[in-house]
Amino acid sequence: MPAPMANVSERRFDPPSLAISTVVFALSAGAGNSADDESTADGATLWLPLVRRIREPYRNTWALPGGPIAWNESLEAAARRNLHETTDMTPNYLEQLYAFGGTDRSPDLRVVSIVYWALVRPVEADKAVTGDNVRWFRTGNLPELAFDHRDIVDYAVWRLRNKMEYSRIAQNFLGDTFTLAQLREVYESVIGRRLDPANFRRQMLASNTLIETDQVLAGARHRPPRLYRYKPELAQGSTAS
Amino acid sequence: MPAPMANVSERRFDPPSLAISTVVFALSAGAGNSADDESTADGATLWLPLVRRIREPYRNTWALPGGPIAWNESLEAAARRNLHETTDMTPNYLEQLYAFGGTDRSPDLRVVSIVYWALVRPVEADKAVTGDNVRWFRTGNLPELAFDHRDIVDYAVWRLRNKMEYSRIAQNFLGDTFTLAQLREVYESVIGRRLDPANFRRQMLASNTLIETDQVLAGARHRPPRLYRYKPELAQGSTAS
DNA sequence: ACAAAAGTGTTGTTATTACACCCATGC
DNA sequence: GCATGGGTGTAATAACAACACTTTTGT
Repeated sequence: MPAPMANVSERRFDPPSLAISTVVFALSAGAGNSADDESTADGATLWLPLVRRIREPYRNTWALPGGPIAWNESLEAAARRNLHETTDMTPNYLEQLYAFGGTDRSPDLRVVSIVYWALVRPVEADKAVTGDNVRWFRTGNLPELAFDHRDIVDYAVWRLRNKMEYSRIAQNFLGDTFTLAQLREVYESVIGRRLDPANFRRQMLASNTLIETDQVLAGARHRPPRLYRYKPELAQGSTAS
Repeated sequence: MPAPMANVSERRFDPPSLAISTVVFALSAGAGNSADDESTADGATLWLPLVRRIREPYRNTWALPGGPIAWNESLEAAARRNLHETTDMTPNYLEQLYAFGGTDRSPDLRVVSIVYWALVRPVEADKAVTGDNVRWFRTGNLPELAFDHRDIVDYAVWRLRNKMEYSRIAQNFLGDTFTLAQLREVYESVIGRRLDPANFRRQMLASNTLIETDQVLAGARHRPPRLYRYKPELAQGSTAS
C-alpha cells in the first residue's frame, strides 16, 4: 500500500513504478480466427495479440498485454502469469527484450516497463480467446498503439529477425516434427526473404541440430518429404535472475 | 515518500522497488592507480570499478556502482548521473545490459535492478578517485561481490566480448587517433585471444570504418605505424526510451 | 505421362586463415 | 648492421550462393 493518500499530481513525483509487458509472436496458421485474414499464398505471416485498454490514458486503444509485478514473482514469472491471465496462452519461448523507462512514455504516471517477447506454436495461439478486447494483428498492419508500444513492437520484430539468423528459435513456431520446407517457411516469413531450398537444407543438416525421423509426410502431389525433429537442446532459455 | 510507516517485515510484501547499476569497463592503461597492478607484458587487461557497500545487507562487500532512479530522469540518465556521483566518470559508451529481477536477489528488500554497461577511455578512467570505497579490479580477479553482482559482471563481460566481434565499440576504449596495433590490442585483450596482425589489418581496412590520417607514431625502434581514426558514425548508442 | 516439390551435384565466388617476406625505423 | 614491429603478398581452405539435374509421389 504505497503512499495511500497521494493524488494524481503528487503521484507524478513518486519514483517510477514497475510493469511488465510482452510481445507475443505467432505464425499465420494459428491466427486464422482473425477478421481480415487475407493471407497471401506466398508463405505465412507474423501475427501478434493486442489487448484493448479499458482505462485512461489511451482508453480503447490497442496495447501490448501487460500488468504489474507481484512482490513474490520473478520478472519472467510475472510475464508468464500475466500472459496467461490476459490471453490464456503459455509461451513456448520467453525472453526479456528491454526495459523501457523514458520519462515521457505516459502522460501522467511515470512507469518503467520491462518488456518480454515470446513465441507460441499454432496450437497455443489458438487458445487465445479473441474478442472485443483481445485480437491478433499482423505485424505488417498494426493499428495505432498506446504509449510507445509501437516502438517496442518494432524493436521486438528486429530482435526476432536477428535471433532467427544465429539461433534455433524457429523450432518454437513449429510442432514436434516438421519437414525442411516447413522449417524454411518459418525462416522465410520471419526474415522476409526467399531462401534457396537446396542450400537451406544443407545448412540445416550441417548445423547438426536436427534428427531425421523415419517418417515422411505423404498426401501432397509430389515426393513425400521426410520429417525431422530438433535435437534435445542443452540450454536455450533466457538469462538468469 | 512511499509508505512512510512500513517497517522491514512489511516492506517485504511491497511491490518491487527499482534501482540502477552499471558495469564499467576500462583497459589497463587507465587503471594504473590500483594496488596489485601486475600487468603482464602480453597485452592490456580489462578492469572495472567497484564500490564498497556502507550499509546492510552485504555491508563492506564490494558491489557495482548504482542507486535509485529519480522520478524525472530516464534510465540511461539515471545510470549516467549515478556513475558520475559515485565515480566521477562520464562514460564513452553506455548501453542497457539487462533487468535483473529474481525474487531472491536480496535477503530482505525485493529490488529490480536495471543494469547498464559502459566503456570508458583511459583519460576518463583516471578521473575516478579511488580509495577505501572505490577501487578498480581486473575482471579476471574479482573479490566476492554483493547480491548477484558476480553473475551480472559475468554476463556483462560476455556481452562485451560478443559485441566486440560485430560492432565498432572498440573505439570507446581508445583516443581519437590510434594505430592498428593499438586497436588490435583492444580486441585481443577483450576477446582473450591473439589475432594475426596482417589479417586484422586487412579486415579493419576492408570494413571501411577507418580513416587514414597523414600522421605516424614515431619513437619506437621500428617502422613508425600510421595513425587512424574512426569515421564519424551515423548512430551507435543504445535503444530508445 | 506430367506437374510439383524433394533431394543431390556441381561450380564459381567470397571470406578466412596461415605464413612467408619486404620495409622503415631506433639503437 | 640488426632487431623489431609495420605492412604487403600469396596460397590453401572453408563458407556461401546460384542453379542444373535427378527422384518420387498424386493425379
